[in-house]
Amino acid sequence: MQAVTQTPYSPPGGLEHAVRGLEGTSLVAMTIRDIAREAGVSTATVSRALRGLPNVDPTTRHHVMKVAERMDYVISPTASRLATGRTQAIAVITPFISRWYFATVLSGAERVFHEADFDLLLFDTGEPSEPHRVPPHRRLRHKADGFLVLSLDPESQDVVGLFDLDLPVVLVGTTTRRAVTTMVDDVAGARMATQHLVDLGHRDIAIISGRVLPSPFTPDVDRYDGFLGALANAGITPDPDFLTFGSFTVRGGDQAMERLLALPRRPTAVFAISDEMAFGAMRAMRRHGLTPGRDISIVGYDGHELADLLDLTTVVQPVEELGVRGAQLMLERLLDPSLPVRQIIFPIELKVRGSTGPPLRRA
Amino acid sequence: MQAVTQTPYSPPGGLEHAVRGLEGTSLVAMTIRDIAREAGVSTATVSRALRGLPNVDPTTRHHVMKVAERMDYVISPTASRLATGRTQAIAVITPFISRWYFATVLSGAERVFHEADFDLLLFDTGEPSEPHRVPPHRRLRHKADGFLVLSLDPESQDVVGLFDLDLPVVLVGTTTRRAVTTMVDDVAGARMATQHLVDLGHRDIAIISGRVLPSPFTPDVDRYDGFLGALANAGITPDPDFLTFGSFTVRGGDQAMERLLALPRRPTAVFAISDEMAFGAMRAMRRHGLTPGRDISIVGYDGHELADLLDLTTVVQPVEELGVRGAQLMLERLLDPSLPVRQIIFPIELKVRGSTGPPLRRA
DNA sequence: TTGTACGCGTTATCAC
DNA sequence: GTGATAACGCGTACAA
Repeated sequence: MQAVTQTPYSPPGGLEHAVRGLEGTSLVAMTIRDIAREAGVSTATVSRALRGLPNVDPTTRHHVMKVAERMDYVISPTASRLATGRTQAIAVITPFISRWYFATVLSGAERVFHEADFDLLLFDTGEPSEPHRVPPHRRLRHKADGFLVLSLDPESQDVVGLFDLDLPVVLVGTTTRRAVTTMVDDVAGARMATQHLVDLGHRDIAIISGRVLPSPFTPDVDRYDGFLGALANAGITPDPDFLTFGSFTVRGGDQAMERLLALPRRPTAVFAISDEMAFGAMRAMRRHGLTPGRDISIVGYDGHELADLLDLTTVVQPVEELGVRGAQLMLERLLDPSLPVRQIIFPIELKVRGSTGPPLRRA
Repeated sequence: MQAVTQTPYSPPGGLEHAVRGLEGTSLVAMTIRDIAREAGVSTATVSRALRGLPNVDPTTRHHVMKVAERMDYVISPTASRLATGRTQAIAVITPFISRWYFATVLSGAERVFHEADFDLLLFDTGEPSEPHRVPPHRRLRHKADGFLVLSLDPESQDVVGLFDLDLPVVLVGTTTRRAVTTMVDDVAGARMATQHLVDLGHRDIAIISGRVLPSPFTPDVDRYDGFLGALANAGITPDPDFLTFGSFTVRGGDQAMERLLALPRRPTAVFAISDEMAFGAMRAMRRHGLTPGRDISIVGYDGHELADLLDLTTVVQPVEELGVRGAQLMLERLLDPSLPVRQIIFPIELKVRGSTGPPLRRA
């Protein structure tokens, strides 16, 4: 895509003016000493008054707050950090920020942290395989009071490294009982989805997973487990050709489906471990003139807000809720770091729609 | 949704153990002095060596780096901030993190900042109307070296307040020539979308906008402008009933369409100013047994990755690109704050699909 | 209830 | 090329 650069624009006293309005008034580095002097008290009193600590005369406090407000003074968080050792920030570590699931979890967590007056440091893990990448625990050292980690394997180096920092770590969307987590039972969810296909009569069932196993992402591992479990339960031997990967993206799901459709023996049903990959698969099917639920069945995972419109059968999980609750667990542990490890497990539900049906009888 | 709390789990020497592996070694607050002592040099030299400054003997530097690595030492960013006055962080200010457009822009910007070793502070504006909300420029004071602002009105108090902080501000997705921005011509885009409907023969054209005007979001303002422009151009008087709002969400678009369908005289075509609202509108139409492009035409805006699958006519903009370029502009200005105001304008394109067609002849 | 003074871990300025 | 040391702006004993 070609971008066009415009020549600078000299505003006729518009924004450029409005924007510089307060210039020269108070932008010159206000410190706590300035406020102390102006209010006729010590810096200690200013500090106490502004932070709402007890043992401050109401009159004094009121006065100090007035002065601070008038001079538009805000405590330097940096200096506070250095003095207290706390950052008032939480790092959220996630793969694929732009995927619906992660953006939605993030949104829920952000609201909670924001309300609690914590800053949110966003960290995308990027490609875990990249050679010179700096692991999150190195990059985030001394930058946050806790880590909210989405969908990463608790045993991976990245996560273990975070635990070593000795700060609260909360995992979201990870099927483990060994750490603080908010999660759904991904293995059970995948089993449910696959069982649904089996119940409809399918035996040639393919899966579109995310990353090649062993993957650093738990959904890959757990949902594949559930998939295999349901197959085994039905006495079906998994076909190696039916294991594909779609990087959790629409386009990836599309390409994975293309590969499946190119097989000499096509599957009659497909389980995509994310709704977005399922959407991609549906797109590929449509290109080939195939109708989901009639020619080939497809079931997704997430409960994407568009699954309804696209008539996709899917395993619905409370996505935003996972983020909200995860953030709350974080705040809780910030107050009392000695809280025991625990898990909040949310229920999931298979929502059956038109994208799944009995297998087409072979000609 | 009801959550189930599990009782704590005592791992049999699993993660809990692996996780505490390094305990007792070096977790006790390493400072630059410890490294200096261990390396037999001054703190000044350690600082210089580790930051790659010139005027350090290569041998000394190598030695210091070895020691630092061995002791797993990382400079305290907090102390650096206090000493330098720089934070090495950029705040990204956005409404609606979980919407596809914003998550995608964010994703692009994150990658750029991450690679440049800047932290990303995520700030969701939330409901601008909330009474006790703290404006971004107050909450983010002294916390970032610059602000990347998505889709907010440059003249709004929030944005003006940020400019007053006298740090680089880059706007993304805002049609203005008064500040540093990456943008598309939203007015032209909306005009293009509406003109397309007019060209097909529609005259009863509704719009699903985001927030009630005057909205703090520029897409609302600019795209409505373009819409009105195209109507005026065709000699069509806008019907007040045809102006609806969908909060930029799928559900909101759905509800807006419901209101339109409840009108005594229905529109024959609808322009939704975001694809997600268009999707919602399509959902409502389907519930009513209506087919997009035949019974009612609908055109969206964004170029959502699912517009293709849903056969939605839409105005395609380079979303991730806007974020990437915006972040780059930010870094550029960090190096040279005196750079002149400029705009990067990206081209847009109307992608015609099946959701638009000629109006149904009235019975 | 309030004030004094030291420490938090760096960077930067100056000598050497 | 290297070292000593004064900021940076706040929190917090401790004393008053």
